[in-house]
Formats: sequence, C-alpha cells, structure tokens
Amino acid sequence: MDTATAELLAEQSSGEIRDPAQFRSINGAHGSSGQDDLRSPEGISSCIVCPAYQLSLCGAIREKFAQAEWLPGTLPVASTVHRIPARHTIFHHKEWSEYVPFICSGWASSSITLADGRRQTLSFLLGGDIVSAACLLEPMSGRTVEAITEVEYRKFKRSDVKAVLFKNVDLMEKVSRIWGEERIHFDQMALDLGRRTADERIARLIVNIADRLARRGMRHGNSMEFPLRQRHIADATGLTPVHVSKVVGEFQRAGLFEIRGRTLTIFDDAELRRAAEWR
Amino acid sequence: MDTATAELLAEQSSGEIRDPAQFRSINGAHGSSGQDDLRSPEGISSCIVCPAYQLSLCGAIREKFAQAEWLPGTLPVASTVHRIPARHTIFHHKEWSEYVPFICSGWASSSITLADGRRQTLSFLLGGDIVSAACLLEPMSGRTVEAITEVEYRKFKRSDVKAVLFKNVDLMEKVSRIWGEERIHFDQMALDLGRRTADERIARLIVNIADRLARRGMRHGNSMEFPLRQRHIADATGLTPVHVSKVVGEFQRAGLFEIRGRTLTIFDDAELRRAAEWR
DNA sequence: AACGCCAATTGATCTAAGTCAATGCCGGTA
DNA sequence: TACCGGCATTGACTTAGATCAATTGGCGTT
Repeated sequence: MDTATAELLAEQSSGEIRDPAQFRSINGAHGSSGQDDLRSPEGISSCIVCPAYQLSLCGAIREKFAQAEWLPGTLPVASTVHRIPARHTIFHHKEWSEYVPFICSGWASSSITLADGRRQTLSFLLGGDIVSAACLLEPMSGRTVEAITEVEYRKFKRSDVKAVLFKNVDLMEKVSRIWGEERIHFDQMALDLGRRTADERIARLIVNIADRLARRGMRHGNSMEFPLRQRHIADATGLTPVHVSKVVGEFQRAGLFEIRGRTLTIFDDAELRRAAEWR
Repeated sequence: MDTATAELLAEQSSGEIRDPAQFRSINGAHGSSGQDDLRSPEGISSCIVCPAYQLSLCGAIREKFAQAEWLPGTLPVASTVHRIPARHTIFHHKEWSEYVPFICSGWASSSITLADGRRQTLSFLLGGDIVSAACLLEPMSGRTVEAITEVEYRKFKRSDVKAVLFKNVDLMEKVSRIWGEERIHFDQMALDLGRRTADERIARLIVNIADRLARRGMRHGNSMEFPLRQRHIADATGLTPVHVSKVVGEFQRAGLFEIRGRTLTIFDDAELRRAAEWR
C-alpha cells in the first residue's frame, strides 16, 4: 500500500471528512508525448469499464484534444484518471475556477449547503456525468461535489473545453442537448420539492436512478447497486432521514422494492411507477 | 377597436383563460424590405422603453440578423412585437418547437403543472428576459408561459438563433454567462423549496424581485410595480395562497414592506434581507 | 467474541403549513 | 348607487412531516 492511500484511509477512519489535497492518479501525468494515450492500456482502462462512454462528452472531447495540435499539457491532464475515496470532497474551490470534472465511475453527489447545515442535493452523478452543462463554460462556485462511493474522474481545463466546443458545432449541439435535459430535470425537481408528497418524491428518486442505471447497462434484472444512505435520499428529497426511513419501510412492506446492504431490488415496478406519479 | 382586441377582451372578461390563437402585432409582418427596421419608429419604439435592452440578448441578436444576409423572413419576424393581454398564455405548443420568445415588457411567469392542478412556477419573466437559456438551442415542452400583466414579446426562429450563436463566439459567451446565472438561480430555488421555511421563501422572493427591478431602473425609491397576486407568490414558493396571506400580513405588520394595489413599498430593507437569509 | 460506532427503526410528541369556511374588501359593471 | 365576482383576511381545525429519544442492527476493529 502506498503512503498516499494509507493517509487517505487514516483520514477516512478518523471520521473527519475534509478536502484531501492528495489524490492518487491511476496513470500519473506522464508528461510530454504528443501521442494521445487513448489506446494505451492505462488510458483506456477505465473507459472500457465506463458504462457511459458512448453517451458522454468525455470521450468526444478527449478525441478532439488528441486530433488537434493543442496546448502542451492539455492531453496529459485530460488523460489522467484521478481516484478519490468514498465520503471525500472532489475538487477544491480553487480548482473549480479553472477545471471541470468528468465522472468516470462511482457515485457522487452535487449539493449546496447553508451556514446552519441545511443542505440540498441537486443531483447524483454516475459514470459519464458532468456536474452541470453550465460548468463546462462558466466556473461554478458554492457547489460541493462529494464522492459517495470511491469515484474515478478526469479533470479538463475549462478554457480548453470551451475552445473545443466553440470550434466544433457538433459537440456544441451535443452540449445543448445535455443542457436541455438538465433543464427538464431541474424543472421536475422544483415541482417535486415544491408540490409533491414525501412518498412521491422518494418513489420518483428510486425510479429515476433505476432508469439511469438501466440506460448504462448497470441494472441486472431487478437488482442494482445502490450505495445511497438514507441521508443522501433525505438531502435530495428535502426530507429528514427518519421520515425517509418510515416511507422506505412502508414501500418495502408493500412489496415494491427492497434495499439490502448496498443493493436495491425492485419487485413491483409498475406499482412503484404509479407511486412515483401520484400520491 | 379592432376585432381581434374585442375578441380578446371578451375572452378575458369571460373569466376563462385559454391560448388565444390571435395576438395583435404592433407593426405586423411588413414583409420584404431587406432593410432592418431597428431604426424605424415602430421597430425601436418598445426597445426604447425596454429597460433591459443593454443586458439582453434580444438587441444583439437582432443586430446580427440585420447585418448578415439572412433567410428571407427572419428579420420581419424578429422585428414584430407581439402583444398579449394579462392572464393569457403566451405561445402554443406548436410554436414552442420552432420559435423562442423574448420578453420586451410586462410580467410573465413560466410554470409546469401536474394533471391534478398542482403547479410550480419556475421563474417570473421581465422585459429583456428569455424563458431559459436552454430553450434558445433546444425546444422545450411541458412549460407554460403566462402573461401576468399585458406582455410585449418578440419571437425568434430557433434555427436562426442557433445559427447566429454558433457563428458569433462573443454572443455564445454571453449565452453561457446567462446560463450560468440561470443555473445558480435554480440551485437556490431548489434549496428554497427543499429546505427553507415559508417566511424565508417569501422574503427571498420579494428581495429578488426588488433587486431585479432595481437593476432595470424600475424601482423608484422604495416603491415599485408589483402585479403579483398571492397565488403567483404561492405557486413560486410552493405554498398555499392562504399561508402566503398570513406570512405577508405578518411582514406588513412588522413594518418590513407594504403591498397596496399593484405597488410594493419596502420600509425596512435591512430587516427584510435578514428575513430572507434566515428564519 | 466483545466492543464501538454509525445508520436504521420505531414510537411519542410537536409544529409548520394545509384545509375549510366565514367574512370583508375592492374594482368593474349595470 | 347597488350589485357582483374575485381576491385577501382571519380563525378553527387537520395533517404531513419534523423532532426527540430509545432501541436495534450491521459491520469493521481489536
């Protein structure tokens, strides 16, 4: 075990969560080489696993980086996969102003928090996701991105991303599509938080996640990975953990699904979707 | 009075609100003329009044339309100012897929509604506003834009807007800035709806609107136009009108502000902002 | 195996906001 | 001037969800 990992584990088991200045890279910045490493074993390793490589911008942008004669340094930075342990914060404030993270694998959450601790989670991020289409072009502050499980991510320099997007209309089209979906998602979230009952919100959260996992081929029959603790659900739905517990308990007793350990199994998909739409 | 107006008024007084297929144009589609009418009296008339002409995209895009050799018809469409009476819906579903509205003057709201009538207002639109930066590039459905007061707006063909934006990086930069602000606004809204008390939400709504009006020079000392009925506030804050009434009443009795008719007067700005931040 | 630490569960209250209903108010119309 | 229809106000009561607190359960550590 290398020292950096040891430190992280020590930090983790101490129970205190803070921004780790250290993160460990899978294939560290290997400098120079004008060659893209898309085809090198390390470079592609996690992309093979990345269930969203096709839908994601990540690959497309990296290909453009590779094709064009580009600023030195751009490619190595984009090629490096960073790894951050569960429960740690991804990205410092300073990095946010210059870099954009792309999630490669794992589960993360993006939230904002009030001084008194009230917190609202805005979205859960899975492999292939970006925090927001907006932050590709504009630095976003005041947002916290936390790793729920161990997370792999790349970071791209925003100025380079912008240059690529402005030069490639097709990519920009893709971004606007993502942007539109994001907007729809947010409209729905406002409706959820403002007007839907606790039962609806929770059912909808589960359905949404199940669908996203399905789209990525990460759903195996009725079962799927589900590392969210009840406080994650509470933060996303604007409820308290104890109320989440009560509602989830009822759903489970009604035979809609079961959360056991870190896996979710859906038994009655139709009824769950009905609960998600109404009452 | 022309027949279209008569019809609209009849509809209005009937109390029933539906999409009026008719809208009356200030300077109807005057066809042909390859000349921009930016400087013609009708064309500019409402822009002189438009308090957000500088900040808005509307003028910038119309200038580009005027400069470039463009699709015939683009300019006249963009030059026409449509007028819609209070309480009517702006835009039909079909139009949404092809056109984008730019608000010139008046107050409008953008909302989504559930089949059972639960409704969430996503934003209030003032002169110079667009419904969402996203809908410049992607058609947005499921959204309702309603005129609260009489509203003047232009409509631009989305395909033309996209072409202009993709050709002019500076405009695209402007769009991304608007987009970033929109994102911040939405994050805050989620936090409001998910985690803030009724008092906070209402105080914040008032502060936000006061600030937006101030930025447009539409605030006269402590007083400003405020055409929102309590159900507008309720729909935006996720509350019921009666609870809005109670909270607003308390705020008024506490001497923070007063809503009388269609004007809002702020007496204790500092205290109001304190209420907006906390409790 | 025993311990300790969280996270989840459950039940007993509490409270912010919703619902219902009666009344008052104001602006538009006859 | 009187009437009318929304809208706002106010009070009585209900309820969804929060808060508090005690208990249980799981899991990693010693």
